[in-house]
Amino acid sequence: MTATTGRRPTLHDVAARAGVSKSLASLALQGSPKVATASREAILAAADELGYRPNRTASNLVRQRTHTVGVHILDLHNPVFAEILDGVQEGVRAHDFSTLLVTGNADPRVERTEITRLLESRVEGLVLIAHRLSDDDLAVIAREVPTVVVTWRTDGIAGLDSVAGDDLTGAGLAVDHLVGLGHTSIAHVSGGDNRIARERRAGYERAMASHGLEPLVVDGAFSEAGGYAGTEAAVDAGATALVVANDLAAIGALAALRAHGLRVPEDISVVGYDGMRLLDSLDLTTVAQPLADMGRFAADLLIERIGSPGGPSRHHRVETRLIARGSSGLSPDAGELHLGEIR
Amino acid sequence: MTATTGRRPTLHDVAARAGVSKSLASLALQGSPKVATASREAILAAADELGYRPNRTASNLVRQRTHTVGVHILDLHNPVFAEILDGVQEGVRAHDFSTLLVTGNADPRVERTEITRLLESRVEGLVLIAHRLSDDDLAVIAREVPTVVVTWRTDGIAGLDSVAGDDLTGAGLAVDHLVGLGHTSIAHVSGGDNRIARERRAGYERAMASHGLEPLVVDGAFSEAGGYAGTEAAVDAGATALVVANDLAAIGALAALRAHGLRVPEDISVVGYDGMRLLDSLDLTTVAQPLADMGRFAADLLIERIGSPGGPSRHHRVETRLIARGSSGLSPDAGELHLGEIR
DNA sequence: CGTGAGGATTGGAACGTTCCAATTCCGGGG
DNA sequence: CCCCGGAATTGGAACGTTCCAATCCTCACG
Repeated sequence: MTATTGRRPTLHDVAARAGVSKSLASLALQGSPKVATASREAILAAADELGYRPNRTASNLVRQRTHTVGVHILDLHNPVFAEILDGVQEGVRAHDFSTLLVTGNADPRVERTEITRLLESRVEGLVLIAHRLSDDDLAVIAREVPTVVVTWRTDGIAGLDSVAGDDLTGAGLAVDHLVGLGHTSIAHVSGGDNRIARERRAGYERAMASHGLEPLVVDGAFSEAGGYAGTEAAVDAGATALVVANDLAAIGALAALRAHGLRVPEDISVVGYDGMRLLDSLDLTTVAQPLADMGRFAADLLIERIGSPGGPSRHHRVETRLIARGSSGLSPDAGELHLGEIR
Repeated sequence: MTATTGRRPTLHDVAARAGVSKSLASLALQGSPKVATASREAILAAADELGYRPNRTASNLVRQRTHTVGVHILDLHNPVFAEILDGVQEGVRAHDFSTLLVTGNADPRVERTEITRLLESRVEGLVLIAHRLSDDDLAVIAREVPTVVVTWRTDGIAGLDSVAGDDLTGAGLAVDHLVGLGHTSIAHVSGGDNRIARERRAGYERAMASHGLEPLVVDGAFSEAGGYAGTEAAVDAGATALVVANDLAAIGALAALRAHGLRVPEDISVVGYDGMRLLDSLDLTTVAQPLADMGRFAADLLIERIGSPGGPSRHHRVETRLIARGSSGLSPDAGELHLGEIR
């Protein structure tokens, strides 16, 4: 099979072995119909025998196209992002693009260098599944290459599209649901100090106010540990229901409650946010976003913009809805009689 | 900032603007010390003003190096792989390599094309965090580029290293643990028909035999759904303890038990496999592998092999250990008096 | 038997870098 | 005033493709 000649076989080698010019070899390997059958077969055979592997860097260089979009994922540990990615991959593949995936592990420095690398590799578009870039950096990037941000709406940057849910009303859904179950001491375990967390918090506060209830926000983070710590504080403050900033943190909340001997939902209710598939198994109520769809929308927007650059920014807003599961139940204050009859 | 000249600025443009040759511009941008300070500054300024972005494809082509390793992940939805990836990234970054990440979403066809793309992009090494390739494909790949397989030992393929835990004894640890808690009807929810699943199953069977117990294997899969379905079958068969093929499936098992009104661990014990971080929050007993370490080992092996190709295959075996948490407790058959005093 | 059409094939430029070898520049020592 | 050495700079080849324009063949037709 493989020739053991040290150097990697090149198109030139294939052509030589098949007794044709490299131009014809190139044509044949691209499947051009203008190559005589005999030549084609000789070329294909030669390529096979040599173990020829086309060099994409050379090809990209001369073609001035890569047919590749870069995808940045904030955090690979959060399955939510994987679900969004599914949609993105499906979407771009349908248009014959492939993806180059990088992650900054939520570290802005790593994130910048990784995205820079994508740009230097001449990806034709960029999907940012959450990010920690400054608006300035974002503007620079968007000017260079079609870009869409998934997860929050990004205004005021030319040529940048976004796909996001409405976190403001989404957080409200959670509050409404809990109020409907008779809860009044509803705490919010926040997601820290970032765009999404602020938005969800604001939505929580707005909804609480609209019900005439006193808001109680405790510090948390978009992680299990954050949810755990925040939940302890909320419990100390006497909350009977928690609106947790995201699903991962909600899992941490569950752990904290178990550790303190509190039953869910009899003693305290928990609502997460994001709608990751795993939550189904965990029987957690959550505010769900159509994650894979978000990825698909992002891919569509991107491909379209790659096809015809310029044009105004578009912002796709996806539907957010509450999925009620076993982690939310009637408020314990609402009368003992109901205990234990939940779902 | 950016010139609006349509075409991307190239090194030639930078040089022209700085009034030097492209050779000197190249030198300066690489930070060579032999460039006069005045020239350097002019060049850097010109690059900045033009918004110059080096073209990595061109650079890779002429250098014949990419300083990049390809990483294939079987399934982004399983956080276990993300944890392994952390280690890989850390390991290769320490040696100034970057990573190109692809996933086949557990679809062998997609997987092949994605890995092919990596090879065509001339990655200098390959880490396969689980895969579904045939041995033949694997051999072809390993001959082309240094490769290490993480997750199971792969013998008999020249120049291919591997990093894996000992699934045979690992599954035994789970059985031993449960036997120690007084269980005798211990079922195994299998992970389907693949290398790892077979190994873990064999380990379970061997351990059961060594304790003189009757094995009971039910079909499952490495997913929540697989765990759910398998668990229902195991419950029907009257098991009081489950050794589940992996953590994801164990989460599904939990869901199935909840749905059937069974308490964990009072009525039935559950042990997972992999040791993903999430399980800590879920209070699930598991057979843990040092995931991030596995990634780091893989990176080290790979980098070393890139440095000096050839040489015999090396197989790194990592330590597997049982982490006992709240999902495993005394067998209900072991006497009523203990009920409820677990942990 | 010459001509031309059209299919098959080929040479060579180009893509944007890197880096080697060669050249220029400059000041100081003889 | 010439020469030399070293620092600074430059031209140009090379990397492996693609693709345009040009050439070569073959064969049918007049």
